[in-house]
Amino acid sequence: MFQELSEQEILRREKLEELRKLGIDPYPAAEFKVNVTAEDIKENYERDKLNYKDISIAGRIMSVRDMGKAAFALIQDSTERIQIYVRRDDICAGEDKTLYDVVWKKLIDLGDIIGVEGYVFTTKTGEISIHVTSFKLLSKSLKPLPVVKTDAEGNAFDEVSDPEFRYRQRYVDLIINPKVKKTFEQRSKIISSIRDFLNNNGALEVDTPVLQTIPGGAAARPFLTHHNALDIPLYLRIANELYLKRLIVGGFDWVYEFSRNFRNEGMDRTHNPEFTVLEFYVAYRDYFWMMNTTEKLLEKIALDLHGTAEIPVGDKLINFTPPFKRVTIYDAIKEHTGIDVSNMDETQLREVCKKLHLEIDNSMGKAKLIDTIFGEKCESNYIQPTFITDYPVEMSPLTKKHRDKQGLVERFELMINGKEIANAYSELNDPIDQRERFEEQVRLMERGDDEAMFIDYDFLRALEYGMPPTSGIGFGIDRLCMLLTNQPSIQDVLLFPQMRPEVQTVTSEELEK
RNA sequence: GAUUCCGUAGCUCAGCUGGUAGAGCAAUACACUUUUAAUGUAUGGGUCCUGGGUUCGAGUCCCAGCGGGAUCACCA
Repeated sequence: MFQELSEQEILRREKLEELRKLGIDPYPAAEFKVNVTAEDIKENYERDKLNYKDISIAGRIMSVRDMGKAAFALIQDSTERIQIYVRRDDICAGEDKTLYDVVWKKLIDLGDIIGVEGYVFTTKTGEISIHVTSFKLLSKSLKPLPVVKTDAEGNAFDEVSDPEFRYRQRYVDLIINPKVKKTFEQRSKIISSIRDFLNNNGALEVDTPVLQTIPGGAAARPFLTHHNALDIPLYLRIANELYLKRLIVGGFDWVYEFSRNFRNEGMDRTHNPEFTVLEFYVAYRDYFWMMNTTEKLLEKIALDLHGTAEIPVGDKLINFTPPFKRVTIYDAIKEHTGIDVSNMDETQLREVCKKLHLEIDNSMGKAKLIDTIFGEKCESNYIQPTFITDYPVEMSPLTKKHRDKQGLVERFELMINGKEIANAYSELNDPIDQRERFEEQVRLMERGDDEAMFIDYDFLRALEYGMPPTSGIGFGIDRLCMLLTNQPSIQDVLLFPQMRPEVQTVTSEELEK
């Protein structure tokens, strides 16, 4: 990180000294009172000119057009960019023109944060601007900001598009790429829309442990850490499901949590080692109720975010108006392969996979084979929201057996744009059945399935006290955000996506050597 | 993990079959009191990702490494 300073960086450090010599603190402590935002001015000035005669606003200088004894500049606050007009004889009333000739023209740079006072007016060319009567440096920028120019039509020139730069220095990305900022504002809106929905329906937001002694509730490789005082291994959670169900046992009827989960697996366009899942569990409900609720929730999010239930994603238009299509997984496979796998055993399924040229191995059981067929041949076809229902029991160890279909469970996955967005069950609440399912997982583990689940005896104990019939669901929030903000990569909906470190950090262990 | 593409000024990029490194913006200086991708003139700025190799000579060719993207594998 100790790089030599560039020419421009050295210059800006020299300017710091110049400013101090003039008695100007480049990093003043005092509050700067702001009474308006750029957005407010642009939206309301024409209608209500009287209110913008004495304004105070702060922001970052994004461009400067110097015209001799006057200058135009664009400043950007948290809402918008707005033009300011700085005239020498207005900010320097007397003989001394230092403030304009030296401070403004020589010592202020792109990227500096300033506060200005003045009044709003419209220029000859019709742009709403601020006529500055005084300005104050609030923070000096020492690193040159990449310059992105935008013309009247909004076309950007020399836009910083290098993903590495954008993800590593997200703070810069946010400053110079307004669209990026908008995406994250939308993400926040999506989450608060969901929270509103849940709270308005009587749900209780809870927090459950991130550090767990048994990484349960899903099948995935966990991150392992160690607690010194207890001298025990702890895992970062891969899911929070089993804890939320304990709370249903405890007597809450509807609990939810936005859970940051951690999985020690590969990274790509749809996977980050830490990601967010919303799970909620509702007592006395089943998966049919959950489908109806999911439809309502998604429609509400779409309306809150875009004002319409029809949303462009890539080159497609996705419609979130209920009801969504419902297809059993066996019907889905029949539809896209022409093969009825509903009564097949493992050997027959292997034959089918071979016929379809799917790669399989010996550790795969019946459930995984079916899942492979669905994943390869069907999944990508479901562009409009579709519930895929009634999965084989072997692939769903936490799900209640189907009320009248032998060998299946009451489960659905919500597919949108060819990807899984949510996964829901009528929750298994029979403690004996649950114990057997866990034991089956152990057998899978012994067979070589390294993603099979561990047995959580405390969870079994909770079920033995009695859990009401319950339906639960998990939404991949990051993927939902990708969908609703039309972003192709998970990195574009995570403020700080995981990256390999820029510089090799030396650990204490390595230092000892 | 595999394959493939990429890494050149603060930013965006050019640099052919190997011959001492270029443009635009940004920066610096000067001019300009309603401009808007402001304009005009001049100037400075480089570990060509790193390390080896081939060669009289490497930004360019070869090998290895580092970092990133895409595709695939993995991730129910």
